[in-house]
Amino acid sequence: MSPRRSVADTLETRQRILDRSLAIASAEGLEGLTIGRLATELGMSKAGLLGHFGTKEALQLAVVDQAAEVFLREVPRKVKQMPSGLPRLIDVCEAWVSYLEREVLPGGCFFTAATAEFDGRSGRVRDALAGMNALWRRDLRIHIRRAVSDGDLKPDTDVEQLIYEILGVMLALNHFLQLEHDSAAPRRARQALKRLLTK
Amino acid sequence: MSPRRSVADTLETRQRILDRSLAIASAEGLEGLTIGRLATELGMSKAGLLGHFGTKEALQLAVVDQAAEVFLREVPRKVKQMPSGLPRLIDVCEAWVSYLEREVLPGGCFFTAATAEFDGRSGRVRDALAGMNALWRRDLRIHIRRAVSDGDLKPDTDVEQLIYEILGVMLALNHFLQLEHDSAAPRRARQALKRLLTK
DNA sequence: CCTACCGATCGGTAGG
DNA sequence: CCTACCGATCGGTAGG
Repeated sequence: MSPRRSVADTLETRQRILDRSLAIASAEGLEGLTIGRLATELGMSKAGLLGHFGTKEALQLAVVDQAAEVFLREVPRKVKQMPSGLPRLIDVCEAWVSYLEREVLPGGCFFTAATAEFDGRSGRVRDALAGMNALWRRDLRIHIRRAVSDGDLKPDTDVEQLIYEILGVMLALNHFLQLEHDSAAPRRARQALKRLLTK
Repeated sequence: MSPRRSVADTLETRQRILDRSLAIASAEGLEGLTIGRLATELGMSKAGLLGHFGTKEALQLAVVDQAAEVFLREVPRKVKQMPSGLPRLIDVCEAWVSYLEREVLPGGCFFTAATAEFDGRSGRVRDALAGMNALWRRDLRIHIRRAVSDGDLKPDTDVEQLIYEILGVMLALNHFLQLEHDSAAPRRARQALKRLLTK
C-alpha cells in the first residue's frame, strides 16, 4: 500500500498553493483567485486543494499572511538592523521603493491592490488587511519618533502627517509603475522621500 | 396596443442603469458589477438590461465614462473658472479633496479602485482608465506650467514630480478614508497640498 | 423590454 | 489527496 504523505510533504504542498495564490492574487485580486483556476494551475483537484484551508475565505486569509511574510522579508528584515531612527527609516523606505521597483510580485504591491479591493466590504479579510496596514504604520511611527528624539527630524514634526505622506509616495509609486509602466516613478519616489526625510 | 417607449424613456432607463452601475462599481469593483445583480436591483431582466449595452465590457466602458462625467462635474467644473494658474490649481485640489471627503460615490474614488483592479490586465477597460488618468494629469500639468510662468511657483519646479506628489496625496486620502475611516485624513491632505503648492 | 434557455464556472460537500 | 456531484450564478442568446 502507498504510504501516507509525510507532514513535510503536506506543508510543502501548502506552501506551493500559497506561493501560486499570492502571485495570482497580487496580479488579479483576491476575488480573481478562484479555487478551480488555482487547482488547474497546480495540477490538483479542487477538493484536494480546499482540504488544506477549508474555505475560500480561509485561503484568502492565509494569502494575506503570506503576503505579509514576503513584504517583511523583502523590506524591514532586509535592511541593516541598526537601531531605530532616521538612518533606519531611510533604509526601510529605500528597501520599500526597491521592492516595488523590482516587481517582486506580479501586479505590484499585494496590499495596495487587496486594500483597494476590500476596503468597501466587511469581514475577516478586510479586517486582516486593515490590521496589517496598522502594524506597518506602527513600525514607521516608532522610527519617526526615534528620529525626532535623536534630533534627526525637526522637533515639531507631525508624526502622523509624515506617515500619511510617506504612504502617499508609495501609493503613487505603485500607481505609476502598474498603470503607466513609468520607469521614472522610482526616481520621483526617492526624490519625494528625500525631501520628507530631511530635517 | 401599448405604444413603443419613447427615445427619452430609453435614455432615462439607460441613465438609471448607469447611475446604479457606478454606485455598485465604485463600492465593489467593476467585476463585482454583475448583470444579474444589477438587473435584480433595478427590477428588470438581464436581457432587457444588456440590450442597452450589448456586452458586459461595453457596460463597463460606459460606467468609466459616467464616472468621468461625475468627477468632471464635481471637481474641475465646480471651481470658479478663473484663468489657469496657481489659484485655479489650488481650487481644483481643494474641490478634489472635498469630493473624496464628502464620499460622493460609495466606496470613494471610482478611478482609484478601478485602476487598482484593472492595472494588471489588458483590454479596452484598462486602456480607457489609463486614458482618463492621462487626461487628468494633462489638466494638472497645464495649471502647474502656468503657475510657474506666472511666477507663483518656483522657476525650477519639476512639473512631473509635482503631479506625482499631488496624486500621492490623493491616493493616500482615499486610502485613509476608505480603509481607516480616518476623519483626520482630509486635514492631512490639505496640509500636504499647502506645502506642495507654496512657492 | 420580456421569458426561457445555453454552457461554463463558482464555492463547496460526500464518500472514499 | 481523488472522483463525482450539488445548487447557485455567471455572461450571453433565441425568439418574440
